[in-house]
Amino acid sequence: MSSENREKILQAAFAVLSRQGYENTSIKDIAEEAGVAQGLVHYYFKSKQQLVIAVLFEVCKKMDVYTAEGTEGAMAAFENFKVLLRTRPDAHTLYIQLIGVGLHDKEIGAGIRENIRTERAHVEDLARQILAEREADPTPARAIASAVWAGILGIMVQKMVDPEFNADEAVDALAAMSLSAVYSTNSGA
Amino acid sequence: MSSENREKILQAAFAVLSRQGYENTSIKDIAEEAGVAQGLVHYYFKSKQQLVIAVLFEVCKKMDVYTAEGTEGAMAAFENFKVLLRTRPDAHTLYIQLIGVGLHDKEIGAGIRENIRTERAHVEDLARQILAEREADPTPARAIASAVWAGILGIMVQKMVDPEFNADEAVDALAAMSLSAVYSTNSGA
Amino acid sequence: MSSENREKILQAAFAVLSRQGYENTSIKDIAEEAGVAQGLVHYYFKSKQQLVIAVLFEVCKKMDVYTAEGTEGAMAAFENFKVLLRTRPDAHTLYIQLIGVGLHDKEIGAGIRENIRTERAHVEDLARQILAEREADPTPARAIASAVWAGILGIMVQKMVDPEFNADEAVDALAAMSLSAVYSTNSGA
Amino acid sequence: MSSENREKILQAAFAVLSRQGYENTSIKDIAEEAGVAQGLVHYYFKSKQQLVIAVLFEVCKKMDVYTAEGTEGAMAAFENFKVLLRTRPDAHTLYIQLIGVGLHDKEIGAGIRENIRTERAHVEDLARQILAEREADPTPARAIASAVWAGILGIMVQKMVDPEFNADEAVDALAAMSLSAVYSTNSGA
DNA sequence: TATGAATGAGATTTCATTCAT
DNA sequence: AATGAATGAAATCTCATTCAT
Repeated sequence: MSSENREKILQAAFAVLSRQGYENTSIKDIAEEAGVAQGLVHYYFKSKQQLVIAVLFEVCKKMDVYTAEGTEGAMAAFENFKVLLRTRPDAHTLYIQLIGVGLHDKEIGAGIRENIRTERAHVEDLARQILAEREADPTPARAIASAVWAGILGIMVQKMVDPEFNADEAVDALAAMSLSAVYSTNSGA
Repeated sequence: MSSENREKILQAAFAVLSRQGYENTSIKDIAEEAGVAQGLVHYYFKSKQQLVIAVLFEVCKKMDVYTAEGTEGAMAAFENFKVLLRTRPDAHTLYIQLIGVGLHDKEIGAGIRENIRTERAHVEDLARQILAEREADPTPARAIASAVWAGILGIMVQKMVDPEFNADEAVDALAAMSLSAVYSTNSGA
Repeated sequence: MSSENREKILQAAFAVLSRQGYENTSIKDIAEEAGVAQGLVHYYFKSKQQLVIAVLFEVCKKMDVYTAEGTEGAMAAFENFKVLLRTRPDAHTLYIQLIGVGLHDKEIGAGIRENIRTERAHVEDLARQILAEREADPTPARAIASAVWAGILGIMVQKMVDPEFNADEAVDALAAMSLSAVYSTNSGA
Repeated sequence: MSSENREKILQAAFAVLSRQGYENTSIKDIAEEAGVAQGLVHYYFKSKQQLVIAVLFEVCKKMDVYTAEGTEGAMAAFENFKVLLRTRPDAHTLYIQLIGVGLHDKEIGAGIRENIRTERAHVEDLARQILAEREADPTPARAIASAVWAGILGIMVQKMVDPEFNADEAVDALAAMSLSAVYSTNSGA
């Protein structure tokens, strides 16, 4: 009847993990936040690791950015990202932590890697569309996407690490850099 | 006589932490790697946290990039970074982890924050120098530095998470983006 | 309708217990092997202990040896035992384990004790028959049976503990010893 | 200074294990019996298993039986065994349990196997000596030893399982059987 | 009969830290 | 300075058992 509990545990895990941090969070904390017995957490998730991986997917969902396409889509995505930086610090905080954890945890690492590849592919699509708009050589799309997505990640990091960091101006600068990179590319067209 | 032991412990901590990851590393592991008694670690470092903070400084040293100035200095720094990505994965791995840990650990967080601010200031200096070379408005220097340093961080993350990531092309793209941003800015001059 | 499930659970318990060992076996394992819900195990067997006791009876059934009587019956029983050692290692494995468990579990202990007494009584009957064939004093029958049954148990143990143990030659030696004991006894007749 | 504690833990483990049984004994129980902190048990023994293996060696020491040689030595050993059955039920109880546990625990199994092989070899030596005394064919020594040692094990089991079991008469019968087996063998000489 | 979610107690293990020497 | 024994708390995980359906 109530596999709502599974959901409750996931929500609680997300909340506690982003609030307290990965290595300060115990299964007990999560169970208490969820209002269930500790054993139930292991009933639904074989191990702490499995639970965290499940939470990772939740986090990723909460961070999706893309709606439109082409230049317009890119601009919208940058704007969207600025909003997310304000509205979802919990997700970003947890995400950055899991990147760190994933460096020495195979399964979490795989999850993170897949997520990063997917996101970068999104950006690459946009870049390709924009280059196509300009009838420019599509070859640099991948490299540009790598750099742009890097910028996104790095802004996220700086913002989370340092509340005084001016994320909006950084995003705007990144957006400008991205576009001027694309434009200068089309000199080849 | 032997406060070489202090150094041995620091080296060992760096090695073990970057090899095994923050939450899989115990004081015992570090003491064993250093070849000293467990108690000695606490003699030199009041707590595990203090030790990690000390290690953080080591890490930062190992990642410094800047030598020259102006456009030339910027290009050199990018090249330098490409080399570091290959030669110091241990430092980068640990650094990324400590970013994550620092999000919920005041002292480590402060260390990371200071480091990021310092590095960003370096970049901002370079940006300012380049804008000056071009006799352009120096105002955007800060924003550009934020975005460029973000790119550096993000490339580091992607490379550590994903060995197949083509870091060289990403750095080159970032370099190109940075410069074209500066150039397009100076159209206003 | 389906108290076949009771049977399925018993079979599964036997299989899992002999395969994994008493202290590595959980009710959940047994339920899964049986293909039923965990709760059903407790519907048929009040507790884990009760289930194990029920399994004990199964095991004993699978180890019965006796068919004929007198000297002939004894020889047949020894041959039979040699075959069982090859064909039913699962039952023997579990039986030996339950002996160990029974030393600190009243109910299982009682089951084992009864089984051992019964088996020894069988042997004693045979011994008595053989002594009667020889018109010898029946008094030593009990002591001989104790020693012979001990030999049976000990060969079982050695074979299960050590696959390289030559059980056949041990059984033959035991058989020879048993008979020569009986024969030398009848020198008094 | 005080690695007497290691000894205390071993003693306590032996006591608790033989009193309560393998699967009713927790590390906590052992630590309490030893009067030390729970953590100290793991300081000296990496795991419960390692501790039990160490205890196994203690047990084996407490069960050694052999002193003299030849027929005389064999008779002495049987007498010795009768005494041990009365004086060391704790060791025997634990030994039988560990046989059971060893069937599904590689390391304990190896310990038990080695012990059984060693003991059987002792018996075989005695058998060989006795056959030599009689100038009889030494070939059957191994088979006889297997059967005799089986008898020893089986008597131990029966005595531990059933306090009413008349162990003395069983040992005497086993002794008689052993010797008559040897004697009948020498008819071939 | 049968299910499987839920519980709560307890087991093993890890570990930062302390302390006597 | 240095050792390593010792502690005690806490973490993860397991599991027999119960219960609503």
